[in-house]
Amino acid sequence: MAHSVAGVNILSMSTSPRPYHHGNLRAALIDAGVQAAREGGPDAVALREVSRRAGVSHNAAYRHFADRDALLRAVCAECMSSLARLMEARIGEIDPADSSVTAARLRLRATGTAYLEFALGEPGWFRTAFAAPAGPGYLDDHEGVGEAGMGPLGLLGAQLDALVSAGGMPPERRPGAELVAWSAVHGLAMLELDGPMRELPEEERAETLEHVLDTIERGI
Amino acid sequence: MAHSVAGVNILSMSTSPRPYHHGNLRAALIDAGVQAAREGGPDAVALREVSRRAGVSHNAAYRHFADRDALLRAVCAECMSSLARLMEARIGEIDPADSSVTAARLRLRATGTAYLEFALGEPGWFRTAFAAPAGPGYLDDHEGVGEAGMGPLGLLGAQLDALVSAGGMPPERRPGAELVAWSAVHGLAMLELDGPMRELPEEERAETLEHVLDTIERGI
DNA sequence: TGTACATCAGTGAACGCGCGTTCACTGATGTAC
DNA sequence: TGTACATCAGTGAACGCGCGTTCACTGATGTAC
Repeated sequence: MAHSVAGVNILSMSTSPRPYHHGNLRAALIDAGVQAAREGGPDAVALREVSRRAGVSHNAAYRHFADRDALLRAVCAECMSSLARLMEARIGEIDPADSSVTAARLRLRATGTAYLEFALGEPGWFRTAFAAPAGPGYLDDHEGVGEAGMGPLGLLGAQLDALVSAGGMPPERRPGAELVAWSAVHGLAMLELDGPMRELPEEERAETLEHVLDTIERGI
Repeated sequence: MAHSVAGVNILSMSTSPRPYHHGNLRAALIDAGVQAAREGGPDAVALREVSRRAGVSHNAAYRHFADRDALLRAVCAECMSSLARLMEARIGEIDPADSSVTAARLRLRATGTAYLEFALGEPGWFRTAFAAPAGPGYLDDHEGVGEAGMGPLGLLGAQLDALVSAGGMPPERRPGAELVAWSAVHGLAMLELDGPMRELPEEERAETLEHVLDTIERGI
């Protein structure tokens, strides 16, 4: 959006107010919800707050979402997608042509590193990604997914598959390994956000992450 | 408390109403907060809700806590203590006289098993344990601690120390190992509560826990 | 032993907040004829 | 090409909720003399 400051479109405010029909309010609401989540986590994804951000009356949202949970769910999926996309990007930084064991290991590590980068860099999004309200299915198959159509767990699984193919991991260890690796990295992220580790200085965080990744590599 | 139904003391209601001076309101409020946390997690630890449960006007609490955060903090510490006590209990189930490597390993596993038992069995308490509001220090040295004066992290560290002493773990791997082990188990708990694993059937949960514990044992 | 009084620990009313949700409505759009 | 009308997508007011916090207060306690 051009001519905007702090998300407010100055030009259209003074010259042409938004037309009565928004055009794409559903998407705009999700977008506003994502911004709210970034700043305040899942609790900030409130119908009134989000409608306000979208510049629309607070119950226009009911035309597009059954209730607050439906909106929150959509925002959660978006946050999960962001996580998946960052993971994809960091995995992509290792030369895709390189199919060595070393490269496969680096990609696996990049997966974990990206996870922590996201969690600590965008805690609001990270928390929201895991705040999906209870409902039928967790996130649907095509929700919470990155460019390649895979969610974080899928991406992690793909790196493990590649590691097995490259000969860097015994195939009999493969089943269920993504849950183990995910648990370790997810737990580290949560403890650094909400646990005693939240007061850990930067360099010790990096050390601990390396330590966790090393241990997974050995144990897996 | 005798003569009580659903937490309401019938006898004293009809015959002798609680005296004006409660006697131990601070403790009673923490207790009520712990019950609220059990049912509704940290969000349920509200001054009004907790005062209501303690049978006292909603601002009597200000005599004992500076604000809502101070009460929440006390309740968090209590929840953390519960976790520590369950861990102690499960560790204690392995014959304390047995100082073999096998016993040390079993104690380490019991530590992790207890952690998941607590998280899944008392999700409200578990969430509250990690909901300590930001403040000076995380939890003070004597908060969130079990019988032995150790918190969950301390207990885990003690099992690792014992494993090293018993010869079941190379000493050079010891430093920082508790953070790795804790991360793995904590992440598993969180993912089973809030992540995609929240729909996992019981037996697969058990399997995944074993898998995580096996991997830690190998990797550590 | 009795009493005045400071202190402590409660009460009850009130303020202002943001929330989700519902209601009756109005403005804009597009389609059938 | 023009128009009536159904449908869709918004608005604005209102309800009721629970919350944290503050205020002026009152009841109970214990201590100094």
